[in-house]
Amino acid sequence: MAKAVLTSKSDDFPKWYQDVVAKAELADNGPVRGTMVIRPYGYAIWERMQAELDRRIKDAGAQNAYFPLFIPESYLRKEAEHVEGFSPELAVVTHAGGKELEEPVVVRPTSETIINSFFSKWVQSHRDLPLLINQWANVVRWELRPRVFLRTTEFLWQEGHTAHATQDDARAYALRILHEVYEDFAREVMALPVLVGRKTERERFAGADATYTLEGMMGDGKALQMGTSHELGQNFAKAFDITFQSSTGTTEHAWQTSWGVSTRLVGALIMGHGDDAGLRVPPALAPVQAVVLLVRDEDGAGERAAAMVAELRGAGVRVQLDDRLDTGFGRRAVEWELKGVPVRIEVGPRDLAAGTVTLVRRDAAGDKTTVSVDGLGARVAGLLGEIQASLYRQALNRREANTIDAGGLAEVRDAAQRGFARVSWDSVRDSEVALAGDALTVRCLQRADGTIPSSSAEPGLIATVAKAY
RNA sequence: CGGGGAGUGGCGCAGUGGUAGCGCACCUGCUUUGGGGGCAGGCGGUCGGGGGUUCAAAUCCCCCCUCCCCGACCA
Repeated sequence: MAKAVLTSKSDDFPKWYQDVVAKAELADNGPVRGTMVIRPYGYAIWERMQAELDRRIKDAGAQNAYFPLFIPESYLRKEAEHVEGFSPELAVVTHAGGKELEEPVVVRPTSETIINSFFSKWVQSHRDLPLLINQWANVVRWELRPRVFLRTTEFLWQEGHTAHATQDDARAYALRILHEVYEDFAREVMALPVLVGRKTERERFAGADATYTLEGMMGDGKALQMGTSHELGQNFAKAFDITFQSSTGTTEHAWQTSWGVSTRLVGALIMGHGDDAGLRVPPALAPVQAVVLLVRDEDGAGERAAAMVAELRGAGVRVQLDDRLDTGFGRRAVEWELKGVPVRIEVGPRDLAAGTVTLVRRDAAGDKTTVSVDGLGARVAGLLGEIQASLYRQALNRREANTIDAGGLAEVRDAAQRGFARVSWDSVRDSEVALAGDALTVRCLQRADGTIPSSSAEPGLIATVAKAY
């Protein structure tokens, strides 16, 4: 039987997480506290995330652009709440070129200020609106307690910034991104169910009028904010003088949104689907969907394996051949398991003599089946769809099993030790500070039917309370 | 910033004044290959840094640095 390769999830969840990051070769810690080196396999996953998100972002009409890493410190100060929210975690460059700078420059913690300073130039007429811009970039927020992927001092993300002629248009766009880009990506690609709701005043983004969020439940019952979309109102438009002439000739301030998801999603992947054997990557996301594992190259097995790889590739499967015969079979099997590749196809002389291969699906540990080599491409393609659905179902079942309707504060505190506590917003509205004392936060507000409230003052709202990353 | 730990080979650790060790990893060879296989032989260390005590310091004393864990802010 296999030796334990990882710390068990139930023994020590944080240790398990670190083990998975190391053994699946996702990332290493960087030399500066809070920084990370994203290794090729981890980066391949991020590239897949980028590709799926980028397509959806463009489908929503936004275009990519790039703005500078360095921002004049004075820009940050222009929006009072914004600078207050970010100043504790800013990295500021005071010296460069061998001398002290006249004005310090900030390493961007987010790009609202610099992007909006250009929106101010670009927006003159209502015909310039809506202006829909996205940027893929790194940002820096000096973190006191970093954790790889989840909370790092430097991380990679996309940040969208838009300007609209009306509040309704801006609000509709913020929600469109939330549902059509982020929620769709989370469910369809990452196979993770998410609560989509509104942040409380306490939790919303510094400088926003409203923040919408996606909250996932991780394997230990804690919540992870997987993305946010903000209605910025006219706050930045006023601070940066983004005005336009309307069709009736009046001068108006633009209405804005911003929205982002980050490499934190890799952390969501690990903690949302991982098990005691390592990572489990949903097929729609996986850089490698299937691996053909050559057991021994006898009786033409090597050639047959290569042919299978070609057939699978032809069937649209992202497939890799593992013919490293100088490494033991068990070791290689464990490696692919750690990396969470959805399907493993084991090929050896024993199989080929019988005209079969051995299929192993990663979503159901130890589930090996023997199938005919005929029609392998179609079979595997179908299996990938099943695994995608199965991983979503497993994550949803876990969330439902760990979500409890709570009546009052005491029940909330109890339920939130294991998962999500759902409670009427009215009964905890005045208790957010008290809950914070127990490391609990209101993750989001939703209507009873799960839709998003237009204000936290709506009657009958449901608050989801949990511990969070 | 407050409280608690730890710095010894790539990783994880043992070593309480007397020749720096173990496991894993790595390299070589043989043997195995259907779940991290076996045997044999190897490479690799200014014991976080500086100062002090001593015939002798990884070990005792002083100073400094770094990292990790727990609390207040955050995608």
